[in-house]
Amino acid sequence: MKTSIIIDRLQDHGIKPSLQRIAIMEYLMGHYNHPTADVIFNKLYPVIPTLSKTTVYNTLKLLAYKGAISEITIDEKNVRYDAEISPHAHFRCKYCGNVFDFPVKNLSSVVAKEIDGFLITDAQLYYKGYCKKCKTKASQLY
Amino acid sequence: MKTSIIIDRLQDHGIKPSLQRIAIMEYLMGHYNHPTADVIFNKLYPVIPTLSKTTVYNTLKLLAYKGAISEITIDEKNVRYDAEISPHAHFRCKYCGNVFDFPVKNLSSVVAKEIDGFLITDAQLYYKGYCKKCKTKASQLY
DNA sequence: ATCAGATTTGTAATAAGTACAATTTTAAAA
DNA sequence: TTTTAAAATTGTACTTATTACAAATCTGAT
Repeated sequence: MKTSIIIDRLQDHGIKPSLQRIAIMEYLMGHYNHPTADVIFNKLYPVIPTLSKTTVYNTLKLLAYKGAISEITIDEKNVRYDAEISPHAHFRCKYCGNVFDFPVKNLSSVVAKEIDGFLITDAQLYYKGYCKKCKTKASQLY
Repeated sequence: MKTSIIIDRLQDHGIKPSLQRIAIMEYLMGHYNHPTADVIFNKLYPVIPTLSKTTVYNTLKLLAYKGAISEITIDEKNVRYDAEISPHAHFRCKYCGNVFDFPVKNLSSVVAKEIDGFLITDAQLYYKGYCKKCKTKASQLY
């Protein structure tokens, strides 16, 4: 991935590009598997040995706040992050725990900008259940 | 609220009604403000002095697993619970933190039961933004 | 009354995330 | 180039929601 694309994404959202911010944004734009802060830290730490976990947490919060990435709270255990910011849903398998992207045909029809005087800045649609691989395994539990 | 209605809700979902389970279910059916486990514990502890926090956590997990209530993960800090299980969305104000119920016209149109071999058991639609009261307060921050 | 299984309890542990003060980096002014 | 202030990063210590687990209690059938 070209560094200029990553820097553009940061600057388009009013974020000054630093070494750490670029690395975190680059990781997210190269890995659409909804990583947690911890996963990102462990992947980047060998590359940037001075990296601090606090920086990863702070940066992810900043990126999400500025709208450069989105926060996924489908997992009650930890927050996940996603550089794909176009409207789509997420599915989490109750058996293997994996989170999948899910296209939704009519999502824009339910995602309003303002309802009854409430200002909506962000919308997330989450599905839970059993993925293709785990469907049979899970049914054998009962 | 009549106790028989609460016991019915439990039994309809295959849950044996105990004193603690009834109390927790009753609290949720009487308070649709999406309480956390901690809130529920603190409200019930004076009434049931032997109540343990572990029981509250375990019971809420059980009720959610059996489909008697639903788990709301709109707050990245803690899990909230809701006895209203008909399809509706939730809105969380980024300023005051309150979680509101939100009717959604076309929600059923996007909430499929099965997509591409994935079995969907549960769907949640979350909105974030600023509520009516906080909209002006929040805009003064910038 | 007894007994096994289910439920509850209390304590200790885990782990995600945050507060905060110290250090380092950046970039502009002198 | 040196100075300097603001911004960004770091490391440590802390907080807090949630879970693990073993002991105690309750329940309902025999």
